[in-house]
This record gives sequence, C-alpha cells and structure tokens, in this order.
Amino acid sequence: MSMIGQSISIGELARRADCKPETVRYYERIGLLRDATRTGGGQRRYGDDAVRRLTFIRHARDFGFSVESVRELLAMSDQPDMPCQEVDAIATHHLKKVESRLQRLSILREELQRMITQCAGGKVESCRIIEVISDHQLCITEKSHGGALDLG
Amino acid sequence: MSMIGQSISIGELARRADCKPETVRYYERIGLLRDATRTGGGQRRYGDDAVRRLTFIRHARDFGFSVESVRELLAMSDQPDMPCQEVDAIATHHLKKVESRLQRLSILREELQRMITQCAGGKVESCRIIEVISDHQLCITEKSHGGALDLG
DNA sequence: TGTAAACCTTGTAGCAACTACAGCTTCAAG
DNA sequence: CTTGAAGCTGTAGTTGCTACAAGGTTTACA
Repeated sequence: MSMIGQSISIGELARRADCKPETVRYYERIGLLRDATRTGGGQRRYGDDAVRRLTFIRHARDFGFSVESVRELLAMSDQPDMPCQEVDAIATHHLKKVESRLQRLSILREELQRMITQCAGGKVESCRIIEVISDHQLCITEKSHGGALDLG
Repeated sequence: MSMIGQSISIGELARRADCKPETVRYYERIGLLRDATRTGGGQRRYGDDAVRRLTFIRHARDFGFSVESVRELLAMSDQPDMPCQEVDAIATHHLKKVESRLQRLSILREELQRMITQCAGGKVESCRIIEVISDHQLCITEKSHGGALDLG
C-alpha cells in the first residue's frame, strides 16, 4: 500500500517500544511477533504495524499479564468484530490475582514490620527476627503468606 | 550425644517442613542443608536438627526472603553470639522491597479496575481494555508500573 | 573506494527456585 | 521373601527474558 514499508531495524523497533533487540527476537521465536521481512543480508526490517504490536505486548506485560494472556489478547485484538467478553474475562482474572497478591503482601508487610520493631538489637541469640522465622507460632497469622511470593 | 540419631527419611522430613523431597535434595545441592548421613543402601537419614533447619528455611522462604538471604540468615543464626544488626538489615531491606512491590501492585489494581469498569461490553473494536493496553497515554499514571511484576 | 564503528545474525547458556520426570535401587511390612 | 512404596541420580522443564560468543552486515565518513 505505502512506499514506506519495512524500514525499521530491530534496534530501532526495540527503542520505540522500550525494550531490547533480544526481547524482540524472543517474541518472534515464541510467536508473539510474526517473522520479520529481511534485508538481502538477512537483517530484520519492520514497519509501523510491528511497532504497534510490540508496544501492545510491552504494555500488556507492564500490566502484569502473562505471555500466554498477551497471546490471547493479541488474538482478540486481531478480531475487532468479536464481542469482548473474553477480553474482560482475562482482565478480570488478572485483577483477581493482583488482588490476592496484594492481600498476601500486606499481611507479609505487617509481619515483617512487627518482627523488625520487636527486635531489640542485641545478640542473634535473642533476635526476634530469627525467632519468628524459626517458629511460625509467633506469626500474627497462621499460614496466610504461603505460596510463591517472589518480589521483582 | 543421643541415642535417637539420624532416623528420619527424606519424605518424612519433607512432610514435617511442608515441602517435597525434591526441594530437600535441591537445598542440599545448593548448600542450604548439609549433606545428610546415608544408610548402607545410600538413602538419606536426618535428625531433629535437620527438621529445625529446614523449617527455618521454609519459613524464611514463606516470608519471601530470597535463597541468598536465607543463606545469610542461616549463617547468622548459627552464630548466636554475634550482634543482630545484619539480620535487621536483611529484614529491613526485604520489607522495603515488599513495600515498593505493594505500591506498584496497588497502582496496577486501580488501573485494571478502571479499565474493566469502563469496558461497556461491546465489540473488541471498542473495548476499553484493549484500548488502554494499546495506548499507554490512557493510563492514570505514567510509567508507574514498570518493571518485573510477575504474580505467583 | 576503503575502512571502521555500530549494528545485526544465530545459537546457546544463564537467572530463581524449584518441579517433574525416567530408569533404577532400597527399604519396610506382612 | 515378596511386594509396593519410597528413595536414588541425573537431566530437563518452568517463566520471561538476558547475556554472551563468534561471526556477518550496514552505514558513515574520509
């Protein structure tokens, strides 16, 4: 259609979507981005559509959606005529996860705050932090912060 | 010292600390747990000290401490006479991370809530969720929820 | 036109913290 | 003494990238 077709290099594309070339290649490999057209020498060249698509992916990832959810969201945004119930479902499901995570983290925060405040600053022997970790009985809540809690 | 030495199997140990045998072997491999004594046939046998140590590790992990932090905490709890400043430092550092994570997650929650509420439930074409993901301009906050946000 | 810097290519390995096999051996109960 | 559960090692998979190494291409400038 246009004369300004595929002229953006992978580095430029990455810059525009605020990520790295490696990430772009990774997305191509796992099928989030379509295979790029290549120069004679084999380098990838992109158009504005790729910029939009990659930007969408990066934003969705910033929102914390998993790559698999992003894949579904992309598929749906490629089908503008479909009803958006599924989009809603994915977002709502994600929100629920965020909320439960928030709850567990705030319990954790209290727990940590409490044990830090209670630590009198003496020897390890009598350190409240070590005690609380040693004996879960000393927690405010039983079993509330179980599960995967890795921070960023 | 005692007659009831090393008599706990890896499965039983795992059960007592609420994890799996694989995890125990993993902790041994990375040096969080000392190498267990073995039966003639090569199976691991543990004593109560291992139960305490593994329980400590699991609790610390439940609190979200990284394995490296757990390693340091363990080293310190092995030195009861030392002052507990470093323990404090680790816990405080961890609390800070939890707090910043909480902040980012709650911004995220609002963002998600807002876009879900605004979605009128029509076609994908006009779906607010897709729109917001497509165009970061539509976010409440600029750039606030950048970075690693993987949920558990 | 030559050349050098900056960029690109593929493939592989690494991160965290486990988890899940496969294929085999050992243990404990009856 | 048999049987079935549990244990052994070693390797690969998970998630979402990131970081090389060892080369090839493009581009800018002299």
